[in-house]
Amino acid sequence: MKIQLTDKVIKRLTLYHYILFDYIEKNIEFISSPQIAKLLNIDDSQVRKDIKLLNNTGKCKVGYEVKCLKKSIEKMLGFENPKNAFIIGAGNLGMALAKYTNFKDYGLNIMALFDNDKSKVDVVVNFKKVFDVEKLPDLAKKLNVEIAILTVPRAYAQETADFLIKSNIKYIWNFTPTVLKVPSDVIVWNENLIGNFLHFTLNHN
Amino acid sequence: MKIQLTDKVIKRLTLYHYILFDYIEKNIEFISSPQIAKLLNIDDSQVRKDIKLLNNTGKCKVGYEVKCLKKSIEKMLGFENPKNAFIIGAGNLGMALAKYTNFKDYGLNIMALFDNDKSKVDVVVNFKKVFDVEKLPDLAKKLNVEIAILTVPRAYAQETADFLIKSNIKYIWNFTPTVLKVPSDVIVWNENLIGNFLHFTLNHN
DNA sequence: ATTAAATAGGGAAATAAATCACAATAACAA
DNA sequence: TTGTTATTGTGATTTATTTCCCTATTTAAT
Repeated sequence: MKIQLTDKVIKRLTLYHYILFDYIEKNIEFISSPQIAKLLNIDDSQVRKDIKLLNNTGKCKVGYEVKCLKKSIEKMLGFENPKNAFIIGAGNLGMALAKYTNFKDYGLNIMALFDNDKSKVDVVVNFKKVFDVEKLPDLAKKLNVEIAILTVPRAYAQETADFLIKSNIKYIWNFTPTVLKVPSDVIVWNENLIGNFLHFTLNHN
Repeated sequence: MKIQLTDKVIKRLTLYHYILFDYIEKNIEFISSPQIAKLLNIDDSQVRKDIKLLNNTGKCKVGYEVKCLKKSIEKMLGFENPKNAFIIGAGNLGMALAKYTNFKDYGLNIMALFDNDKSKVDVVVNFKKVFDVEKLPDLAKKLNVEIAILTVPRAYAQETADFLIKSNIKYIWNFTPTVLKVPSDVIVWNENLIGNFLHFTLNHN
């Protein structure tokens, strides 16, 4: 049975990962839950409970082994078996995401970009090529890609999604400001930069 | 007294906003909570409770007035009194965010970009100029900017944050994969694209 | 050895969030 | 006019999440 990680837990785990990365750079071997908690302004028992989910065990009076803890987060979050993905829409955001080299370290492998603008086709960005969108169904099958990152203009979002679904895409990471209509076997995650931004301005003043 | 909107409520409200935008485009005057709920795969009473927070009232058997509801979401989320912000780091992501014209509609006004790379200084992107980062303290004061969007490379994140804080920046929207150390009167929101992505691949298969 | 300090681990209590259930209401059709 | 139906608004319930508190363990200092 697989443990269901909630989005809050996942977010905290990635933040712990940032911290552990830092500790490794500084050659620090152990880290305690109060240390992590203080950096993130959260409760230390929260940290311990999250770590418990990883089946990682700590040492009293010492804390957790940094390298080991980092590894178990990576394991739990699936950084070790990366997933292939396409970016649909080679505009500003699509291009910026393609250049985001870090994705690979976090288990996301961008294989290619797609656009219907012929002037963008064949452009290469960060070793990833932009293809004509009509090549997508074929390449999705060939490269075994089920994840699409949708960065087309709002007006084309739904029709592009329909096309992706026909091409057997099962996961859509939706950066467009639209609520997509999809069949029940397709998963959409609405990325919502503005929503996140609002949280932080609205709740503090 | 101000109602504290949690991040979940805010996220849902922005999604409702997307839907309402769509309904207005289609010239539909009313929308019901079950309609919204169905599009988002959530409970309809949830939708009604969220709308309740806006002090917006609906009509039995008909639903909510689309235009009015959209307006009250905009009011509640502060789209009407935009906040000024700087982007620090005119790299891929910083540039992409600067080109994101939509921000303005959602209450976020990008005033300028900053970089320490002289070759980027004076570049203009989407009517926003890139300045040398040493001009920041002065411009922040002059333009009354308290919000910084941090898109510098990971290695410079903390020192840049320190500099921002000295320049009286109070809100840092942190796109770097780092946990920043800041004094208690400075608010950090860690944007975490990968975390969001993970949520959607980990929990569905 | 003995003691003091710090920490993990785990159960209980408190909070927050989502869901359910239903009365009240207004539109509409017969 | 009257019954039917879809919908709102809301209190009650359930579920999830976080915080609090206590105990046992380990290390380091005396």
